[in-house]
Amino acid sequence: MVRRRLTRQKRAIFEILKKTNTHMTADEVFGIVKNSIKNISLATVYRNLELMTENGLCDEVYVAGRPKWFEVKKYASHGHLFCRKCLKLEDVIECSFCFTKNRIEKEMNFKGEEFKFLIIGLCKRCYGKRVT
Amino acid sequence: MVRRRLTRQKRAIFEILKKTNTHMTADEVFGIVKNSIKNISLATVYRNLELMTENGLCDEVYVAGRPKWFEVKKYASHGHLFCRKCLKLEDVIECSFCFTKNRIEKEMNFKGEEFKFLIIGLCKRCYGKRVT
DNA sequence: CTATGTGCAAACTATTTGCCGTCTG
DNA sequence: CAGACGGCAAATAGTTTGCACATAG
Repeated sequence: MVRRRLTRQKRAIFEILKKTNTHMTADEVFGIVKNSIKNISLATVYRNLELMTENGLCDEVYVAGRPKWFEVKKYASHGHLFCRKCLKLEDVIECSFCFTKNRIEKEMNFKGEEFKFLIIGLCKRCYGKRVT
Repeated sequence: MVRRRLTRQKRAIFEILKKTNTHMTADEVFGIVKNSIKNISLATVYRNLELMTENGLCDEVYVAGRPKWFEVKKYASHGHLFCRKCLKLEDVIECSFCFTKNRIEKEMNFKGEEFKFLIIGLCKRCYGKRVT
């Protein structure tokens, strides 16, 4: 078992993610953390976001062809809406997931650790514009 | 509007996917289609799988850090279980998704087109082995 | 015939890794 | 003061694209 150390890089990255209160990509975090730690490297941001995820502090949201998002773990269960036009991600609180997830895991004899619910389409604003 | 042509590459790729009756990666399809069309290119496989998806013939399943899977569209709604140990993907038929999806779309004023439900964890076999 | 589709090779993007010096505990 | 961590640059993997020729309709 590796004994982890709390570096200022780690602290800064986590604080940024917590303050934003939404999902951010590694690159977005990098853009902000550079203000306080001038020569921090993107690799460090990736490494720490991954560590936090492994330790259950963060969740990852992934849409094919897009950079991964990270967010501080907050709701017991929530899903996401991804607008394929403006490329924005939106949260959806949805409690029924927990039950569905638990039932599926029991039925399928699967030890679930994370679960993801994602709807891809057009958000109100983009659909209003009648985009293809 | 582009008028599409039905080439033998397209036909072969679709047939393979339909015959398998599960999700396959582009590379897996490539491995098989090469038997019948010796000098087919992986790029062609990617191009055609994408086209089929756009035309509603296929669905895509993706998990961060893994190659994308494609499958012929079959159930009205189903989700997936991904085992992080053996890296296998399993289908879950789950009808309640439709309702949840419809309700969310109405509540959030979102024009949904595709939706994905994914549980990541350990499958029966790998959990039995008490893997970390 | 003509413009869509293909094969090839090169490009691309997000992410990961190796190396080696730095700094936490 | 050992070994976890960080910075840098190079590597990686999956996928996409540009180009010139092939071919479906």
